[in-house]
Amino acid sequence: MKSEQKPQDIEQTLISRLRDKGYKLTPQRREIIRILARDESHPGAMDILREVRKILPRISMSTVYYTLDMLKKEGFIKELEFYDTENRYDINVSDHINLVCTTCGKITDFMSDVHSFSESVEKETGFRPARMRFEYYGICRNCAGRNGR
Amino acid sequence: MKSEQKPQDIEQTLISRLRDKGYKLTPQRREIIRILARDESHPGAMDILREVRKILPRISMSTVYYTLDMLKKEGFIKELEFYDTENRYDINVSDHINLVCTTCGKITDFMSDVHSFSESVEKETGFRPARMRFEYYGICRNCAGRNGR
DNA sequence: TTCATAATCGGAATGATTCCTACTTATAGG
DNA sequence: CCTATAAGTAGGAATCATTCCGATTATGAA
Repeated sequence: MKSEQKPQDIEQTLISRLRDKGYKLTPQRREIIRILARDESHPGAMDILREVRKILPRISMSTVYYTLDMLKKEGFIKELEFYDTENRYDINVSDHINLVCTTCGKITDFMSDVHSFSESVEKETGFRPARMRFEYYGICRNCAGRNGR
Repeated sequence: MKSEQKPQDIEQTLISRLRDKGYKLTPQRREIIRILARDESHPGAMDILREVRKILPRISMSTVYYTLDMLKKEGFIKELEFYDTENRYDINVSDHINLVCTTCGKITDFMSDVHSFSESVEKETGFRPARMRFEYYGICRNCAGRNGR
């Protein structure tokens, strides 16, 4: 369920990959990356802003969006949109299913071989899948436990 | 791939179900439903407004949203959100995969037994899936053909 | 240390959606 | 057929996440 790598490793890999690509490593970026690597709840832009401001109180929302955009374009994070809440960002870019709890809002990853459909889709329809987005909305174990069953 | 029923049947079923539930059948509603039943491209609210205005030029955006909301709450349509475009509405409420063409923007339905993951998710994580959203983003047959391969 | 330019900041603009209020109309019952 | 009334509609204002813009700042290469 969890990422294979430790947060620190993810963070370091990302930073050196950005350096290689010629991006400037500002304190703002380092902090945003640190949070993305550690926060497993798939934070939104505002969550990230709040969190970064604990360290860098003057960071602006523009910078958060600018950085998220850059990371997205480089394929380091995934952006997810939902029905009734802001976009969320996921550092796990491998194909997986997101389990979205409709009670507490937490999103967890479910790794699995999710490629089984891909082939039959292409064979039957001619549509060529490039990327996917699979989600289940429901009640997580935690929330189910709390309300009896 | 296509719905099992004819557009006219879907339309009539929906209308009589609304009547049974005590909803008023205004011309605006009839027209919105007519479009949803016939338009297989999963139109957005603005598409629907434009289309309805050909018949009812004075219909407002509020009415479109109000009606879509009502249909959504009653479970007659599904609302879909995407990365870079407005919400889209789907009269196919059964579980299926949406194939989103990133070239032309068309969305088609892929019916299939998409419940295979549901059980293992619950077994392995304790998360109880209620509804799902599976999407592939890629190139549809039409667009692939146009560009050589 | 200097410099070019990418990154940051703050605020304004955007655009889909929601909300609000007054007006209109579909339906049920007389 | 008429009327009452609650539901529906229109139009515009408000909201809010996101994008855009111009001015300022600071990273990293020379």
